[in-house]
Amino acid sequence: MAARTLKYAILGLLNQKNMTGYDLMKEFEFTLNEFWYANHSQIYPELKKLETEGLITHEVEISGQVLEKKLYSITDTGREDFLGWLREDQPLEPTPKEVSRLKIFYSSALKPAERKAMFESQLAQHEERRLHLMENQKKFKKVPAKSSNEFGDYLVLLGAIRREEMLISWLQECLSLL
Amino acid sequence: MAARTLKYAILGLLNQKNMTGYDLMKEFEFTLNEFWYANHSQIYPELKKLETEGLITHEVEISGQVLEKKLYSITDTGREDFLGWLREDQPLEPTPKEVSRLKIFYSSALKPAERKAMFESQLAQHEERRLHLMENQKKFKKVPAKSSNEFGDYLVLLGAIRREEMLISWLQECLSLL
DNA sequence: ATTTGCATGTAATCTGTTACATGATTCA
DNA sequence: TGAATCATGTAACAGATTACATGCAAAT
Repeated sequence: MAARTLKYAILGLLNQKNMTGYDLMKEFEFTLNEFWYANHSQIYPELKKLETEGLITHEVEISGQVLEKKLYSITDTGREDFLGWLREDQPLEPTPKEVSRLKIFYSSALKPAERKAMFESQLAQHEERRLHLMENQKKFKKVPAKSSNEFGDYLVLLGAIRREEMLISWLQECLSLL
Repeated sequence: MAARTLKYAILGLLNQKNMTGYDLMKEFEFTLNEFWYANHSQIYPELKKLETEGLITHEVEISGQVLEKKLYSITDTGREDFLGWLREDQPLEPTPKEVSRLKIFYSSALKPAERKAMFESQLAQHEERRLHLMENQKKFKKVPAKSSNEFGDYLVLLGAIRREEMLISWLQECLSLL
């Protein structure tokens, strides 16, 4: 079967610019965080694998006096593979697992006051997260050019904000039914 | 650390009523599907584990002439454990991984026509899914009683519909920016 | 000098999916 | 009598997290 999404997440970033494993880790941490992420312990082995598969290569750079860092770049084969994946029609994914919705599902096992507190706690968390995302959005002075990489950033950030807005209004709706 | 969410998903269902592994599998397939799921290959071993931990027990029932099925029920210890988990304040989870959003993030690597097709394909999938969920909602003649298990069903189904509505309007927003 | 961040790796464990494997019951 | 569904399990593999492990560079 083989889904290997991490493979394509990495190839996609290296298709935008050359990076080290550490840079990739930072991209996952800050930019892609709204829809994908990986720890360095997953990234480094994957980079080795992609290199043996001939999809990426690296050259060593010296930072300071001795510190070696590996700057990775995508190969033509890698780019073709990536674009093939990107063009593939994406079948609807199974709904992502969410512990918070699971707890709501079971919330009738709680006393009314506890239950209300659960919804209010989730609500507060999403309000805060929404504000945080709105802050990030300010970095975009205006909508980036359609063909730029930043446009992708902009769209998914917008999507993350819409998601928080939806969660907030759903949780409010739940509270009003209690 | 130990998250063991499957453990609590199963305990929560057994807290509602006694069930076999097969019944649990069906619940995951139809009811919990909007936010949690598990295959039978994961459920059966987990049931054994929960029994050795003293959180559930089972008795054998005969179906037809010979077919043995194991009807599981939650123990007092299991119920306490479950309620403890349910009461715990749930920290905001990392955003769930979504391949579709990853593809949108990278969509500037495609030609404008291909890109537009990607958004339209995703849009059609979510429109269809939204209709499907609305069909399910019709099973509820009215809002179930707040204290019933069905009320949890109702809230998460509502949440699933809100999620599809959000995705549809976000994708339309993206298309309008292209 | 000390702390924070840069930089790279492996090992152990846990979680989840796909495949393998078997057999009974029910309904058309 | 054949197909669909009920019913239960294991094995192999893939994907992801946490912990272990090391050392340099830059800024205060």
